[in-house]
Amino acid sequence: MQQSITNLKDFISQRIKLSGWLYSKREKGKLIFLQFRDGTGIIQVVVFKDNVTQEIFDRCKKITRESSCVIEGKVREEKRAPEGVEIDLDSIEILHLNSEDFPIQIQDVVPEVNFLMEQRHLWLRSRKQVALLRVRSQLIYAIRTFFQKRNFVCVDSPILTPAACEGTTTLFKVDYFDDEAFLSQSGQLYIEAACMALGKVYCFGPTFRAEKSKTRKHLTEFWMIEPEISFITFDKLLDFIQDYIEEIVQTTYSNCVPELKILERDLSKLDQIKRPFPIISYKEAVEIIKKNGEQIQYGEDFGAPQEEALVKEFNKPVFVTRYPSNIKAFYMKPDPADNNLALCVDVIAPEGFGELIGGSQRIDDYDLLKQRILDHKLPLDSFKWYLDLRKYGSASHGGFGMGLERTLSWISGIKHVRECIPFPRLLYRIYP
RNA sequence: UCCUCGGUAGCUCAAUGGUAGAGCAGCGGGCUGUUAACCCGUUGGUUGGAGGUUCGAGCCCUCCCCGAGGAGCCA
Repeated sequence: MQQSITNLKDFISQRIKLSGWLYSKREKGKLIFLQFRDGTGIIQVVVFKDNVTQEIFDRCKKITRESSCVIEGKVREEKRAPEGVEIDLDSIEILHLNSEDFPIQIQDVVPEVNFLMEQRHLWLRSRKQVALLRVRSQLIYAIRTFFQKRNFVCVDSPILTPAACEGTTTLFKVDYFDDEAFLSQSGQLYIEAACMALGKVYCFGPTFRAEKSKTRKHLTEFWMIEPEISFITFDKLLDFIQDYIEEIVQTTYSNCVPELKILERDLSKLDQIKRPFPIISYKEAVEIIKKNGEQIQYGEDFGAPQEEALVKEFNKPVFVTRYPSNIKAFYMKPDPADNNLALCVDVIAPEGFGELIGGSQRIDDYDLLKQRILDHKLPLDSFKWYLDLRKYGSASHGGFGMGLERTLSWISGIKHVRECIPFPRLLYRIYP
C-alpha cells in the first residue's frame, strides 16, 4: 500500500517515509513541531532533540515554509493531535530549501482577494483550496459516473466554432488562418446532432463567454455539462434532472465529508437535497416574487433580486418551468397547451448560489425552427446543418446545460466561483 | 458599459495638513507538548502613478492606472 497522510492510521507503530512540503513549524527549545503536508493531508511531525542526530535537528531548525522534503519516522497514536496520529521523526532530507519566504502566510486575517488571486499558483497549496479542488474532482467523477451508468455516450463538442448559437456579442473571437472563429459558448447544437446518432449523449468541456459580468457567479471560462436525450418528453426530462441533481450531490457529499468540513460547509443543508424537488411554473414564480416584495411584470426575465426573492421560499433547488418563449432561446419547443410558453426549465440553487441548470425540449419541426432562426435574425447559412437534423429522421429530444463551478460553489458553500476552478479567467484577470 | 467603495512595510491595518507606526510574517536569541504557540530583541517604506494647491501633502484638488462589491446578461 502507498503510504500517504490519509491512510496513516493503517501504519501505526510502523516506520514510514513520506515526500511532501513543510506546511508550518513551531519551535519549542529541544522540541520542534513540523506540520507536514503531502497533498493528501496535513500531519504533525514531532522532532525531539535527544532522539535525533544534531545534523537532523539542525535541518529541522532551518527548514522554511513550503520547502520540499522527505521525512522518515514512526507513526504513533496521539490523542492531543488533531488527526489522532503523529509521526516521531527519525530523519529528514530537504529536497529544496526555499531561499525566499513563502508569500502566503497562515494567519487569522484573510488577505485581500486580489493578493490571493495574484498568488493563485501558490494559494492552491492551502488547506481550503486543496479541499475544494478535491471536491471538484469528486463532483466531476459523480457526474461522469451518473451518465456512464445510464449508458450515455460522451461526445466532445468543438471548442472552435464558426458561429454563435445565440448571438455574437458575448463570444471570444480568434484568428482562424485567413478567417475568423469563435470559442464555443455551448456544445448543445453539436450534441443535438450526436444524440440523433447515438441516442443518449453528453458533452463536458470548457465554455467561453465574453460577458462583462463582474459578480461572484461569473467566469469568462467555465466548464459545462450538457446532456441531450432523444425521444424524451418534457416531463421525463424534469424527472431525469431530479435524479441527476440528487445523485451528483449525494455522491459528492458522501465522498467528501472531510473536505466539506474543512470548507466549513453546513452539511445539514446538503442532507435535504433529495427528491422531490419543487417544480413551479414561470407564472407561479412571478407570484412568489411579487409576494416576497420584489418588482416584476409577467413576461420579464428574472434578475438577481427576483431570483433571490424566489429562492428564499425553498431549501432545495427550485425548478421553474414554462417561461414565455420570447425571453428564451430560439430552439426551445413551444408548450402545446400554450403556444406562447416554452417547454423549458431553469433550476435555481438555494442559498443564493444562482442558476445551476437551463434546459428544454427542443424544436423538432423543420419549418418552425427555420422561422425561429429568421425571427432571431440569425444567419440561416450557419444553421443549415442544424436544420438538417429536422430534415432527416427528426425526433423529439431535449437536454440541459449545467455550470460546473456554480454547482461546486453551491455544494461546497464557497461564495465565489473564482475559487471553484483551479485558474479562474475573469473580466480583467487572466494571470496566472 | 454603468453605479458604489478602495490602493500606506511581504500580509492585515493605523496615522487632525506638521518627525510614516502597530500586529503578524521574516531574521537573532530562549523554552520538552505546540495547535493561529509564547517571551526578549531586530531588519523592513518611491504611502498605485503624474500634475496641482500649500511654508509644508499619506491626508485637499484634477487626470490616469489597478483592484473589490454590485447591476445588466448569463451557467
